[in-house]
Amino acid sequence: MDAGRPVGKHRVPMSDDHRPGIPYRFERTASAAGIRAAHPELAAGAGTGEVVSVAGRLMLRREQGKIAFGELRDQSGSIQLFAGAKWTADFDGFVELDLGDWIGATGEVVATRTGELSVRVEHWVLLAEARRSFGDKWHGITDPDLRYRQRYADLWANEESRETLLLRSRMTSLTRRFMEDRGFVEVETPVLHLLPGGATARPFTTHHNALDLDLYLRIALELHLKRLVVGGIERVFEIGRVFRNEGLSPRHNPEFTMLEAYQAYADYHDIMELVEQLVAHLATELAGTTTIHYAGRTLELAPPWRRATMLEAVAEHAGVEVDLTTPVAELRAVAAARGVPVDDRWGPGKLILELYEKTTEGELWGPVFVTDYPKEVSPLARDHRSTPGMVERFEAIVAGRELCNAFSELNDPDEQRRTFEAQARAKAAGDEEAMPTDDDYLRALEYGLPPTGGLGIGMDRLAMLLTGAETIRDVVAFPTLRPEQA
RNA sequence: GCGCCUCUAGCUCAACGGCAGAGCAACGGACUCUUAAUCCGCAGGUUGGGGGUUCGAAUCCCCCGGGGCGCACCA
Repeated sequence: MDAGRPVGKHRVPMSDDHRPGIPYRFERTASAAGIRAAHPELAAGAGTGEVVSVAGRLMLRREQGKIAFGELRDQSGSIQLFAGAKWTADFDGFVELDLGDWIGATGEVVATRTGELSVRVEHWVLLAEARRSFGDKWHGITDPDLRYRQRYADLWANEESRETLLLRSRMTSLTRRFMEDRGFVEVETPVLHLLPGGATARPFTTHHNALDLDLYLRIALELHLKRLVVGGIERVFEIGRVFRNEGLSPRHNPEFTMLEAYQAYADYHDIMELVEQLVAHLATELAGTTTIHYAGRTLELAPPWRRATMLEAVAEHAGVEVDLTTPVAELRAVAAARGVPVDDRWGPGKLILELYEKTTEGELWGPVFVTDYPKEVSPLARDHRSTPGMVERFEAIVAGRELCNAFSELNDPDEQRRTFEAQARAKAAGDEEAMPTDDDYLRALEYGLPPTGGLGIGMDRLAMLLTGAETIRDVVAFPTLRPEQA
């Protein structure tokens, strides 16, 4: 479990009287990637006259008597260090460095006799010693437990871990710019909620001492963002952490990141266009193409994506034509025939949703917008303009998974009150996840919410898609794990 | 929460009822152009923890703990 006790006898911690002279700062003048970019084709054996200072971790070392080579890795990449007894100050000390030690080194950029771009070390300084080793220099660290618990070691030992983290960062940054370019304003709304609203999920609870008040960690951003639209912020978004007190799996972490966006005067058709453009843009910027590979299959993300109603999708994959007028007894029989467990309290809407989720969603490789959900399971979405009992809601399904959830927002306070009341009845009947009535939100709607299209995207799952990760733990720097010592 | 799989040296892995091993790292040494450098030498273990079966257990059984996958819940 423990990757590396202190190893090697000089790894014994020194007494305070004998601390090595670790400087407080180091003036770095070049990065590994910067040096490579500046000298793409330096001839073997050539010098440049350019003296640089680099810093990073010593990842490999090859000694050869009076000379030695090292691989210095910084955030940008790696560069070879070339040291020799004739020109390197404290050459013996350089040779005694351990793999993993942080050092700073100064010298001329040269190409060795074999053509490897290098820094010919004249001076070097120890910046931090690695008292623990980073594992096998060829195999790295593969034990998933160790990788997730000690991400700091994983990031050095495994290139893919670092690339994934950096790609996710660029994805978030590109998303912000994409939204801002379309006039969306980024805001921050409370994490501590009086009521766990905006989604159906079990919340985490916490307590504020001074107010002696039980609070919930948010399960969605939705209701506060729509309050801001009421307040006149016509295009608003937030990229924020939400928390759901549910099981862990390769696709679920208890805290995850949502992008939610609300656009006044727009409907769910406008939001579909926004989603397909955003995802295609990210793929193009990050992967260089909209044709990406995931789980051994190909995904074409270029717009326009297919649109299919939930009932059409169910008809295709479950092989059964149903709708909201189908008798409940018949829907139960259809579900039973396909091994979908049902609850006596469910109405036709919930039965159809379950049928869809259990028989169809996982089969959709996509990308596809599955549209028009039953009102019964969509308390915050607006009635469909032409199909009774349905709402204007869609989910984008990519690789068999929900990537986003969006709708034409319900903006009629009276209708919203009725759907909250229906939720309250469901809760009274035993549905733990039913949404509580939020009176302040109703009051906001009474001030007037214009026609608005809204969107929620799971950024972790988007990152999985764009990095090829098959588990959410690979795109979360520090995934939730059981404590190390039970 | 349930089921299946898994845990051996710091790391990556062998041994699968009969003497716990290798490579890398570490430690000592050789080597003036290496690329996972090479070579010589030396050390490294409560086989996740506990209990049981057996002449003998890393190996078989039971309990506990960590992890992975699936189910349930969900995004």
